[in-house]
Amino acid sequence: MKKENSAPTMKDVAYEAGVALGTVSKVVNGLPVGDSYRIRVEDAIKKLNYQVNSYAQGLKANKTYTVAFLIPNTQESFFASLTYYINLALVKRKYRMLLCCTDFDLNQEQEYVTMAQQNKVDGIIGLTYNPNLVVEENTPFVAIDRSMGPKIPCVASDNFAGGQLAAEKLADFGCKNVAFLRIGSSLSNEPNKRKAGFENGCLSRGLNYEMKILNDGDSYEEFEEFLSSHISGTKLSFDGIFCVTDGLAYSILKTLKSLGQKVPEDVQVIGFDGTRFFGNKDYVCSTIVQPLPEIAEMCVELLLQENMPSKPPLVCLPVSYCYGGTTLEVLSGRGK
Amino acid sequence: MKKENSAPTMKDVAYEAGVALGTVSKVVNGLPVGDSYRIRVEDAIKKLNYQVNSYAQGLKANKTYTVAFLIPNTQESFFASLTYYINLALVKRKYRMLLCCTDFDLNQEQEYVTMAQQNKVDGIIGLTYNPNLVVEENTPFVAIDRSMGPKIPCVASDNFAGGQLAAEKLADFGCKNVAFLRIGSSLSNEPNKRKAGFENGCLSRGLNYEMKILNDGDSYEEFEEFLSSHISGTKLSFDGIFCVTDGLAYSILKTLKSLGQKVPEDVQVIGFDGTRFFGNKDYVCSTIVQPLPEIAEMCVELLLQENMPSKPPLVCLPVSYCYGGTTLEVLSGRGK
DNA sequence: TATATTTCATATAACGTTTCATGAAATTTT
DNA sequence: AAAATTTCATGAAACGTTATATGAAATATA
Repeated sequence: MKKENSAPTMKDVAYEAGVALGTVSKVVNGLPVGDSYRIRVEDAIKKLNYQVNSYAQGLKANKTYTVAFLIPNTQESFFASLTYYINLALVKRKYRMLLCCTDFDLNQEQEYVTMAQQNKVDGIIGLTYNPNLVVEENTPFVAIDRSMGPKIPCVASDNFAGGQLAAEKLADFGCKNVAFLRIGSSLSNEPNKRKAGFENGCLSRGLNYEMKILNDGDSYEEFEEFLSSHISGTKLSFDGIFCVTDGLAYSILKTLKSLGQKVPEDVQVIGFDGTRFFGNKDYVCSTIVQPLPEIAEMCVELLLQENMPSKPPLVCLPVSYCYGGTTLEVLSGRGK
Repeated sequence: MKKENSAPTMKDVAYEAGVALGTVSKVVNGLPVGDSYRIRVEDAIKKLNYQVNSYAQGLKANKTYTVAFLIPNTQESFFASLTYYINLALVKRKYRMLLCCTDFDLNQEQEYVTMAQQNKVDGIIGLTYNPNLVVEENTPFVAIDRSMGPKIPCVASDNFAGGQLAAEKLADFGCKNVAFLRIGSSLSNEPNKRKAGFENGCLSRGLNYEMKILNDGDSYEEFEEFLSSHISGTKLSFDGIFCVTDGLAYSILKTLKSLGQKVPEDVQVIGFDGTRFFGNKDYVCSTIVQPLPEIAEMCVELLLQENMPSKPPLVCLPVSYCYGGTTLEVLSGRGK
């Protein structure tokens, strides 16, 4: 007799169907069972509305089908999208995400890694900022945008190519004197290569360029001063600006407006990330788009792949340029 | 002897410390144990780096410390923030979130509810759009922004007061002829009250108002036509617009620009939600701010509260107005 | 000192699965 | 038709916890 007031178990199903416990387990897991048995079990499952207890499964299999995802927050557009696609990729494989928001806090990152291990997650995907993060050997870990040593694979956009592409596009669109703006803080490792790529692109296309890179403590006002100091009369000496993220570009666009500069007529702006707001089809600015769905798929793939002979230390995925209203598109080849 | 290659268990700790299994359990759970025993166990835990298996705990307690969160996606700003705060409130109580993105899809909502039950979550918090969603009686459920019957509590902003506040603010800032714009689709139930509140506010403050409400199939272009048709010469007949969400306001601002209307000089705009981009301190537009941290806390509170005699059918939380550059603030009282 | 009481570590039985050795029934072979 | 083989449902053990009954040691009472 089934206990009152509690979810039915395999035992209840077995009793109802008049078969053994193991037979129910086989049916539930799609293992071969005689047809007459299968039907009786399936009927009993329906009748009792039985649902497997995945925690008992997890205990037995020593597997939780849960992956911890470490991310500063889910509010900034880039993080929000990444969260969405990582979750999608996990769900597709019957895994689920344990969301761990670290708020850029180094201690929280470490706490969450430890907690993730306590909860016996099957692995961790992390976009972290703590260079000294300690990850147990036995916990599979995939890093995003940050190399964490030879044993931990890292997935990132091709940041170097992205920087280069930004320079090339600005050159294509007629720029001669360009600037690279970067906020230092939360951007180390892979995204750093945007700078090197941009420099490389400027050199190969003969662009004059200047860089303004803020350090951790610096305030945004330094950008305003930097831009103001490059105005003679009413004219800004730059005709193109590459911002290290769309978020920065969004702020710079406001600043340019307050400085009386028209975008894109006076100065063109390219950002990085591929941000759109409110499910809008338009980008926030002309931008180098990161392939988030592919990044997410790759992270999950690398994490869950069982027998990978040698995990690649770094996977670079291709970026692309997209128009977003802040550049002077050359209309060659389209429209006419 | 401990098995190779697998995480240590309480048994291993007990052997190491030379005590019984139950004693280890007590130490782990902070139950009274003699000091000499406690010390030996604590040392063994440290030595073996033991970590409790929460899935075994869950199996035993028939409790998972997991809550499913149903949300269309985590990309749109409002959803992203809500996800952040709900997760925060859950983590604070040692719970974790199972993130379920439904993409506004009615079938997915139902699938996730069923799946959530399979995974034996302790409850569900849901921002859903399917009026026929079937939720098992025994699964605690808290709805956001949508009443789902008398047995399921609903948490929402005070949408009526918000609409009213928008009208009052527009009146305060000198508007005479205002419009209410709404996209029909994904906005039923609670957020509907924004319209009624706005009407009420307009009436009590003597504002002329018009409404343009799109239905599910309608395209955004209808708003453009609506606004165009209210322009005589170069002058828009509205001097204030209340948009049902910041997302709509964001689009309308672009449209107004393309129609040659200056915001806020020619026409003032107020949105709803309190959206900020990129962790920026500025709001996207002047807006009625939803109290997301409080909404999240309330949802989690209601969900996890064990012995609530009668769950309230609807909890309304107060909204506030915030300046975001698209209104003509009356500077009374500040600055001078 | 002998008995009654308290204290507290121990050992065991669950929780709901999966897996594997067991053996009965059905089939094939001689 | 008897023996050898295959098929396949069965039932018990195990996964890592928690909770409860047990009884030995220590303390308090007479």
